[in-house]
Amino acid sequence: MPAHKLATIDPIACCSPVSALALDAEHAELLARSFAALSDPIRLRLLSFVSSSGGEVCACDLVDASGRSQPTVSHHMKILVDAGLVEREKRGLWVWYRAAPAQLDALRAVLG
Amino acid sequence: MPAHKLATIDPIACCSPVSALALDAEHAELLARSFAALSDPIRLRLLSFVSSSGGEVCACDLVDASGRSQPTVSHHMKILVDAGLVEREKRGLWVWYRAAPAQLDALRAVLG
DNA sequence: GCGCCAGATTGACGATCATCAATGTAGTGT
DNA sequence: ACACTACATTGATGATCGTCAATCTGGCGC
Repeated sequence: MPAHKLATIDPIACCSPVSALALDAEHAELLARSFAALSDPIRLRLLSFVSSSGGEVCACDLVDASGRSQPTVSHHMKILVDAGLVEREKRGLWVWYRAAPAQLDALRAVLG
Repeated sequence: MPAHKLATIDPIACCSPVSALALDAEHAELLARSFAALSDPIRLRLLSFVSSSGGEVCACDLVDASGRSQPTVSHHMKILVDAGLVEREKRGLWVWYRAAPAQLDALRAVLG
């Protein structure tokens, strides 16, 4: 199926001079952690719920809407907050979440 | 620390009528798999190497540049290809990879 | 046919993750 | 003080992931 003719088998013919990977290791590590926060379907749905509700969302609503236990939701929201994708504010007994557009913009920039 | 006055403790005062999560489960599952492909620093570096090299990259270069074993690189590239982020083409003995901008655009759209 | 090569696949290991029950920590009202 | 509530944390379990050595597959040249 190769469309092109193959000259000869020669290792040098394959490999061009190798430069280092474009993304440095520590930067990649940081970005990977942010993308990992989006790699779970429950977290994606939680984020979309917070982000699509315009303003703020109460944590108690997230438990009911996601169908997971309260500790599980708390665990996932902590991951989203640590990744900088969501902001957390405690008012009285309740906790309110807001989307953090800046970090979403940053991740979008990496994909471009 | 609460800046606002709290009216009274009343469960109804907290929770607004709960709508379902904005993102449906199967869609979230699909997107999560794509983001999971970006959740590893090595895969991010491999992708950036392929994507930033303009045209195509030979698999043999990826092994040298990433510092991982050949099976490990093959494993990661398969994940990137399965996620639709990279295209794979075998020519003769060697395999060449290209970035797949369409899927990157799709993921970027989700973050917006 | 045979030998060599690039890359994929298998199998196994340790590490990390998602989940929930149980418990802990603040905050509120009496 | 006390009881109650919303959320966080702990601990444990089963599942998934990243990694590599060993092996397999397909392609080339002889």
